[in-house]
Amino acid sequence: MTRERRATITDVARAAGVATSTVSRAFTRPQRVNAATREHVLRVADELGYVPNPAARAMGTGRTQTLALLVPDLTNPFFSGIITGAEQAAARAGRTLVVADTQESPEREQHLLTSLDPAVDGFVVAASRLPDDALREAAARSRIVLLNRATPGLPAVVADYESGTRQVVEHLASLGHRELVFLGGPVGSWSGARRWAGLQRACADLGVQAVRWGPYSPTLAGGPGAADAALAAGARAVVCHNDMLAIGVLRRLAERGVAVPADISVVGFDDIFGADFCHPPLTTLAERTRDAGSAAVGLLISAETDGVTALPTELRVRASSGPPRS
Amino acid sequence: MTRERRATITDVARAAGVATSTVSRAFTRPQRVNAATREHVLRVADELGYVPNPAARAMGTGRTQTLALLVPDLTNPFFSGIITGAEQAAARAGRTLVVADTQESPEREQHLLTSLDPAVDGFVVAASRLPDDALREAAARSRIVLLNRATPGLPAVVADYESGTRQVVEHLASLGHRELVFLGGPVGSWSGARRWAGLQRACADLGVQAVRWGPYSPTLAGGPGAADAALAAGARAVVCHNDMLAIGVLRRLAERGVAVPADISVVGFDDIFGADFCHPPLTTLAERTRDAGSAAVGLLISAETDGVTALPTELRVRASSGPPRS
DNA sequence: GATCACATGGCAATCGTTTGCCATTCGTTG
DNA sequence: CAACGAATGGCAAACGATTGCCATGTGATC
Repeated sequence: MTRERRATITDVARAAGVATSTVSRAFTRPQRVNAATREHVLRVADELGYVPNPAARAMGTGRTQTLALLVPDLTNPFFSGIITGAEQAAARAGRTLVVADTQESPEREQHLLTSLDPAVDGFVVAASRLPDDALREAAARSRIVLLNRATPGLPAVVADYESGTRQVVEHLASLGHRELVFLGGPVGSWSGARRWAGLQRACADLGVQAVRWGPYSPTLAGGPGAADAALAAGARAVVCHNDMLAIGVLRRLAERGVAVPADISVVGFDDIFGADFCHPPLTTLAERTRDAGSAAVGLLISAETDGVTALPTELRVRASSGPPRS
Repeated sequence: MTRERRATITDVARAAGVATSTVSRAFTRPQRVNAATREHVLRVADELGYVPNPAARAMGTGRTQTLALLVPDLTNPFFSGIITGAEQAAARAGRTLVVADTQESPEREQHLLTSLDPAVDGFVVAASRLPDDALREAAARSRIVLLNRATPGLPAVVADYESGTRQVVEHLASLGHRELVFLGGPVGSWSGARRWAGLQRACADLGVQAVRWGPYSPTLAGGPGAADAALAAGARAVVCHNDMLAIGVLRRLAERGVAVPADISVVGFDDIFGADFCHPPLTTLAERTRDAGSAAVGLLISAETDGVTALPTELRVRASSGPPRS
């Protein structure tokens, strides 16, 4: 299959009887050319099926009109919302979105940050596993916006865990719970630390005992271990690092014949796809992942260089939480 | 924040005391330079933090080392697996993956196909909504691999629905069902047509009555309408266009107090995330979405120009299907 | 009618890399 | 020892767009 050569700006210029500079300006600087000329050029370009070559454009201007999104785990539905939001915001702004999976590996994250650097105008790094100084160093080279992670000096979009965890604790307390177990995720997780810190503060204020266990893998597979531990200790309310873990816990509890929420209440974080139709439907703190993704891209495009944007969270109360059976 | 200028090939050449051509060859044509020279150049490049500029590279060679993946709906978890598989395969081959959402719109799909064209080496188009001739026309310009859609003359990766639908019908028949209702998705859906065609053939062979209803939206939101219709007609076994719809149906049935599978069996397609923990867990025909994504990228890279790759499917029997209550 | 400002279009340099072609060096071979 | 070919490195011309600067033409102003 022989592919037709793509029309270049030179072809258009020749066909339209103008200089390439005029063609270029007809596209990128509408005011700079006569309206009639411009229209003529655009028509000719259209006839020839001319599409500006972004690589060539990037060479001169240094901007690629491309943004990168780095996520630790593409298979985690939590990040689907982020991808969607980011892609929408990018498309709306006429940018192209590159998506890469760091596979929870700091090395891979570091590598992508440097190898992709000349190819993109900036990065949204979601749930970065990199130490602060590595991030700052990368930010000296490229524009970076963090998502669900904050580092002084870098712009970031995060969920409002302070308010969110309070909602969680208030909810459990209102049901009559006086103690809760936090089933924690990976030790290095920034959002995990925020969640736990927020829970502790809220618990202190509301007279609830809180203990943290773990770490557990923040996946369905982490569920059994976490559930068994909670059961062994006689917990009546558990708050899980995220919904993946919570759903894994739910499954294990069902397997072991434990009634939810009568015997034990389960609460998650994120409100991922499926949280409303697992069994029982999961009470969880919803993050606005789409908004987070698009907000991060927005900051990137507006060239924000600092400041933390906190997005509201909302507790979605479903059937997995209830008063403890006395 | 002032960003440091990136090192270029010229900087490396100067620092290493060689010509830029030698630096270039040290990277891209290892045999072409003396081993010692090469090592020296690479070391200097590393010290300077040199990363080749892909835009500049693309200018000369015409290849961007970038692949695009077009999906109709990023929020559908079915495509998450495809994205993951595609991204992995691309990363493994040293390619960058651009992801774009066509939002089920043929126009947007068409637009992306042309506007992204000079930016990428090829496209994986998943579940294309475009007519055959539009696809062929696009394929005259760019390299294209179809996914879950086939068009004569274009390479494609599809699920083996022939075998898959047979498994579905055999399963239902073995439970004692003699009739089934197919709750169809969008009229233009290629995979929907395949599924229905396969079901019909299998039903004919196995003495099962099959009728098709719809179209319904292939989303959770399509569930209520589809479920109500099935109920009204007294269906005892429904096969849904995909899992999203099936889960929507399941929810609606639960709402209306219908017992699954005693009163009605529900089967889906895809085995998306959540299909195993919805209530009851969904019997569904699993597609290997990761494999599909990576196979498609593989075909793109190997410059395949034709032929259909059929990926095996596997029926996952769960609790949503059972013998009809007599 | 001369002057001037402004609108418009063209020329050519530039961005960073690849690559065809040529020059040099060096080891072989007859 | 002359001749030759292989290995290696450099020169310079692309690639396709953008953009600073200049030339020309036009209408307004005094």
